[in-house]
Amino acid sequence: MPVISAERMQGRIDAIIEAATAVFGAKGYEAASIAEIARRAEVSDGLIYRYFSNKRDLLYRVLEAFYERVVAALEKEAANGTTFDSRLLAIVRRHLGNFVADRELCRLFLSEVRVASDYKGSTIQNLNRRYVSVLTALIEAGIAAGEVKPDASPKLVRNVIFGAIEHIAWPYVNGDGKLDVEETAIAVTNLICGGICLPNQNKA
Amino acid sequence: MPVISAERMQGRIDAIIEAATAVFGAKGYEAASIAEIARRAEVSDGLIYRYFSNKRDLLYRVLEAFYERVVAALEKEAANGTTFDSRLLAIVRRHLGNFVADRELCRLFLSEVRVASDYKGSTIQNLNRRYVSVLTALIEAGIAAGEVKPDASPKLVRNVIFGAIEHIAWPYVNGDGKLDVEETAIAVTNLICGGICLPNQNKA
DNA sequence: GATCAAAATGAAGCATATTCATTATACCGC
DNA sequence: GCGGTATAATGAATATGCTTCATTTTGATC
Repeated sequence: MPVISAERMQGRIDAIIEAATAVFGAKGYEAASIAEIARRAEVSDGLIYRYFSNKRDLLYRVLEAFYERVVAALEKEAANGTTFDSRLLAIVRRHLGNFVADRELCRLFLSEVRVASDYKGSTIQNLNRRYVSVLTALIEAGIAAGEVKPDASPKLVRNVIFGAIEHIAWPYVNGDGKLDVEETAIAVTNLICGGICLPNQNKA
Repeated sequence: MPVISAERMQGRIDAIIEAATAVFGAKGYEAASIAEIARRAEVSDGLIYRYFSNKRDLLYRVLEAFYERVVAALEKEAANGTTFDSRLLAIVRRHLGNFVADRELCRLFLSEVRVASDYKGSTIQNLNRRYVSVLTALIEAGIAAGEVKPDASPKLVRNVIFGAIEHIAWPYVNGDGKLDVEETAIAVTNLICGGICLPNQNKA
């Protein structure tokens, strides 16, 4: 029974994922070649197919490794804070911060994985679900605590917030323009909390 | 000087764009092959490269043709309505409606073009700018008319609205789940107008 | 050392976008 | 009508890059 084999194998897998992270990150999925990733990992082209079923699977495994880190960090973050407002701001700030801290990997996720037809049902979608559920839970807690309107739909609010942030951060993630995390976090949070309309006509 | 040539040429271009629209729409960009598009347009593979510089350019031209229709329709739509609320609702409804009416082309745009690195500066980005400026203009008008908070940033609000809608519509566009246009339009509009927080603590 | 199962190789296979030398077409002056 | 010529059109050849697989190498065990 091989004993060292398992470790060697894992070492190869790690080397390939590390190389793939660098090459995919620098060149994007299409322009990255298996040959270059193999060269960088000091491995033959063929060996990659022993551990990864194809190029796309390799991309997914790269991003799963990344997403696991990010989900863990957000779940930890969400434990802090007192008021709804401060906790919401913290999550928004962290989410925006992820785009800045790992721009290349976020770009890969948004441009290659999230829009792919096989995203549905993937491991990475489950990680995404865990990620966004942090916010859903916060909104539900806010309703329960009387800080959020009781008729607000937690899922709708969550979608609006994540959708808005992604849309705002995308030009930066894609390599154009700046992104001021703190300023953006405050602006989005305030908008979501207070809305844009002046109360002058009908509503109570 | 050729006279009929120009018409023949245009006929070929139209046939190719029509075939490409169908094949790209049905199979997605990657899985679509030039050979199949050529066969469908009753044209040789090589001829496509006389009128389109490459496969990606063909995709762009397909989506430009689509986007021009959609922009024109939204600009017309935006002319109607009286109050800010009703006009906002109309734009949101129309935007959501586009996803339902042209799901395949919207999917192509979101999954292939919008996230591409050469999107910046493209013709289609200019069309997108015209499209979203309709909403920016409405918000500015709302501020001027005293219906919208004077400190709201039109661009931020616009980004939040379009980002939210895109995020909400994406699962449907990508082939999963339903999308109730009217219900979603009202929910998003109300959320943006009124916010989610109960006014009980500090603000005036 | 000998054995053998698993790891590793890299050249061949394959699918497709793209090119380009060649051929067909249609418009022009005569 | 009739060549002449520019342009449209062809499709086989090329190029690129993922994937496979027959073969070789490695290393744990007896």
